[in-house]
Amino acid sequence: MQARIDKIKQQLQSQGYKLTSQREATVRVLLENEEDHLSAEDVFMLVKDKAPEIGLATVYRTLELLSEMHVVEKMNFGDGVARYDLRTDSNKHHHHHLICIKCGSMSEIMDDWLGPLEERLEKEYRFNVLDHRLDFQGICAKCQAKESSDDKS
Amino acid sequence: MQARIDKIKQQLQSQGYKLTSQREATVRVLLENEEDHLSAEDVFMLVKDKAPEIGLATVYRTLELLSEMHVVEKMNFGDGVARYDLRTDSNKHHHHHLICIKCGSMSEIMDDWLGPLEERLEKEYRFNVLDHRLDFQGICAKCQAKESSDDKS
DNA sequence: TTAGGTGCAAATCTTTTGCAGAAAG
DNA sequence: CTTTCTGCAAAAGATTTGCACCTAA
Repeated sequence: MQARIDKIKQQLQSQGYKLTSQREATVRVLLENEEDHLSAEDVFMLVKDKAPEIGLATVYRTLELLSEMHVVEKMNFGDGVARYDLRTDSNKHHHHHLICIKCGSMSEIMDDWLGPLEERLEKEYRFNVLDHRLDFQGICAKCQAKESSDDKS
Repeated sequence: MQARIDKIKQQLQSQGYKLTSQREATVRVLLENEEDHLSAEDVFMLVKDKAPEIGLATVYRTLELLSEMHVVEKMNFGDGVARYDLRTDSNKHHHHHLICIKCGSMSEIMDDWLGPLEERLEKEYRFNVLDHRLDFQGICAKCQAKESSDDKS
């Protein structure tokens, strides 16, 4: 984990930015919650445990900075808040989301199904793909079960 | 065009909703701007030409309603505003977006490349897909050209 | 007639910004 | 030292909501 922080520190410094204690605490929170898709508010609450004096604005500024540096990915699931994911060491964010419109649950598929599509895109549209985002909306298995039992009542 | 409005009217009425003049004006604006991805504010300004007394809140409520009825699709490109697209008569919204991170331009691919993936999803994950959203982020042909000329300077 | 709709203004919620003081290199 | 950061509070936007008055069916 220290190795990843050092790497981020170097990235920041190469652009003239500093790795302050607040920024380090923020990065640690992201590292410790890599599986989640934290909102700025989520990150703020978690960082407060490590650095109680931190302000929400600093968290926003840090996330924005990390996003510009491509250290985190800023995402939007349409629920009114931006969510942030640390990028993996491999440079791309190869997973897709299944979002249930009934219960709001979100699960992930870790496969990347889009490799061939991206190649086609670069060829046919001359578009240099840096990242993609594939979300499916629908009804999860649990809610399908619930729906059919509701129908009976 | 009248046919599509009548159809939407029926859909609304089947759920106990009314097609008021404000709602009709809103739908007409969406029909007349099918190629764009209008924000609520955009729609509001356009609807005002037809129905000057309309309020922004009504536009939001109408778009929300139409979204729930799957008449429009609510989208989010990460620029802080929700955008709304009328769905085509075919029940799914089969196109993908290419978003340039340099200039912010957005273009569309009208093909649907995901049919087989959706089938696999229903089988492997028992997830009933109603819609999907596929966005690619990267650098458009124009900005690639600009970048390489900038490098020279 | 009456449930559903509307406009307005106020309220909410997320995110951004101005500023004076603090700290990293 | 000097440039970058930070916390705070205020501001800015987008969207939602309460309410008293309308209106489509």
